[in-house]
Amino acid sequence: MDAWTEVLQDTGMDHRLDRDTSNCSIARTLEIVGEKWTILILREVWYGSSRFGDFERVLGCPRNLLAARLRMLVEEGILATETYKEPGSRSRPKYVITPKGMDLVPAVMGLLQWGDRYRADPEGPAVLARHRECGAHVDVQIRCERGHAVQAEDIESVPGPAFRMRSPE
Amino acid sequence: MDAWTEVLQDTGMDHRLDRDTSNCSIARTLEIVGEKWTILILREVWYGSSRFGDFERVLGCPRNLLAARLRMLVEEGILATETYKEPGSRSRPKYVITPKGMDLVPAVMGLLQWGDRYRADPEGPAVLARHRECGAHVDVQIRCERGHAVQAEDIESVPGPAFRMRSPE
DNA sequence: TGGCTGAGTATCTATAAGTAAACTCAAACT
DNA sequence: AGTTTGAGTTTACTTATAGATACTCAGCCA
Repeated sequence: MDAWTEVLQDTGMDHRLDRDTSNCSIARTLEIVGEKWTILILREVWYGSSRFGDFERVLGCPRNLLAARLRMLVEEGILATETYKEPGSRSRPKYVITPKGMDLVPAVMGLLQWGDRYRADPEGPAVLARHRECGAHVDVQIRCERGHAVQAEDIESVPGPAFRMRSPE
Repeated sequence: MDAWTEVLQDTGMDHRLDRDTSNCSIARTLEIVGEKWTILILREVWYGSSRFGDFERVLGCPRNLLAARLRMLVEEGILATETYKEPGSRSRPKYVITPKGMDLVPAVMGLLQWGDRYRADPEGPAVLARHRECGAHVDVQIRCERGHAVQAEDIESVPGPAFRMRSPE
């Protein structure tokens, strides 16, 4: 009897099909970063952009959407505002990444890596990521707590503390 | 002189702002998995669903969009169709993940991990991922080719073979 | 006082997604 | 021959999101 069968205890429900999917961490993350432009804004922040005009120029995205996305990212604590001042100009806001924002790097590196493998130009990728200290190429890997490298096929999902079934309405 | 300055050779352009972003692997991956429902369909495939009706039931998504997303995922080689046959029924198609699809696992694990950390229920996550062989919890990490664990701040981006600037129009 | 600049707002249109229900289609079963 | 079933397609309508463009606003400078 596996962990799923155990938690259901003969309710006749199917853990795959009658699960409550509203508390899924993937879906909740997508609520934030799944909107158009959001990840691309973060990409530009990682590449060093910080001003409203920078994002507009490099992304070519509509100003109203840019403003809305920046506001949301600040509200969510992924970006924070600081001020900068060019000589001869007044102070203006700029956007910097927070630790919470940096924690999105593995997810975005995963997207980058997949794109590099399957959708890159014939010549190769446009940008390479390397370890600042040793210069070696970096990639994302799945590892277990004991330090083993884990293949995607060797991941097993088990119900967590907030697992619940959909209530029959 | 860094790698960016070198590649620009005094053109007066800014590698951050005048870059050609059309060949970005992140953006190209998002063209596929950034559409609504796509990642959620893949999540259900990983949890064991394979039939049209399964996806419809667990996701509650519109049938026309589900059909469109499944078709796209098959065209892209992320899913493949096979047939199944219930006793007393005719053969029907089902959807299985391909190796190309499995390679999206690290990216999606990254989203899961971030959601578990910042957007989980007070009790904790709904689903836990563990290593089938040893039972230990798994997570995604950034590593360099030499095997060092790399912090997000220690990643350096350098121009790759397909790097180019936006042509001034 | 009037123009300039960066960072937004406001408004309008176009496209995509959500919702709901009817319709198709092929084989299996009655 | 008629019914059932899973896997779709099609149509019609509503709402949400994206995109384009014009406008505002605050401070600096001439």
